[in-house]
Amino acid sequence: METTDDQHEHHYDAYLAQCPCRPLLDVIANKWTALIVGALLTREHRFGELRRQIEGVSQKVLTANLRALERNGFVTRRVYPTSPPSVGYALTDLGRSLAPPLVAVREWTERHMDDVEAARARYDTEATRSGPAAVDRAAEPAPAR
Amino acid sequence: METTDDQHEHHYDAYLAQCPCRPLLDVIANKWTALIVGALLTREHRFGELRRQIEGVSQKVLTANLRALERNGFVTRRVYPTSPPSVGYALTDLGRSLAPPLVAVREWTERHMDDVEAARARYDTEATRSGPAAVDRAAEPAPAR
DNA sequence: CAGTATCCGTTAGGATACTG
DNA sequence: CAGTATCCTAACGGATACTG
Repeated sequence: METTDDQHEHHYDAYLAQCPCRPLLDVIANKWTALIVGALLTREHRFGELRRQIEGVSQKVLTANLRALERNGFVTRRVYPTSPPSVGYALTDLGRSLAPPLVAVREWTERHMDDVEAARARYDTEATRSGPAAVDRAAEPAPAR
Repeated sequence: METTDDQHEHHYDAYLAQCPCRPLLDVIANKWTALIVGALLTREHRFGELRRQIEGVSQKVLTANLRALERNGFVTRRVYPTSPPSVGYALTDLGRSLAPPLVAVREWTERHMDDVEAARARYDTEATRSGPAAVDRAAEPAPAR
């Protein structure tokens, strides 16, 4: 063992390419994960409830993400022998410990949307450029709500 | 202006399919965004510095994400007329306000990697299943670091 | 150094149809 | 209701080559 102490030393570093926490970060720093965990924070939800609350999510995507969250230990899946069958998803203790940062990220997004739109308007107005900024899905067309 | 007060009322809701903050959440709740913002939190970085610090990121991906962060007002891009030219990226005030939640997400990932791996081992061991859990990239093979 | 451009494989994710 | 199974396309993202 090392002679140098490392009390609060993490064993993992997301900045290292081969660190196993890099793929995990990809699962956690994810739009659907943030929305699902945020929804489950209040109480257990049935599949259909989640599907309705998280508007626009397809059952395929919701299922896939719930499975991933379950496998990683953030969510439990309980099948109730009713008829028709219902399935309840709830956060584990691990999932609950993950929720605050994710909720903070989502709330930040909701709270600073105006600032961001102002910044985009500035960026898109300033000449200097010619080509688009890529990565961004949906540059302008988003009127409805 | 409204007669009903709405002091802490958000105008945006990420759970609504058509809310413009949904795409923004996708930009922010993102692996690369978390790593870039986390790196820039300490100080301004040159492009090459970021590229080296965030191991494994390609210049294409790094450039695309930096452009998006710049357009959304999180990052400034300053070109220094040196030879060869160097470019400095730094957080704006807006970006700095976004950093704490993102750093929290990354640190959570680093700190709970062991818990997650234990959960995965449990999940993958328990029978009941047959097919894989999808979504997850890289199920087991990740020895190096 | 800090990009841009191009080719190209892999994956996310929508739509649809079917099952216990 | 809560899935699973396909099909299909749009993007993400790696690799490589070229430029001011």
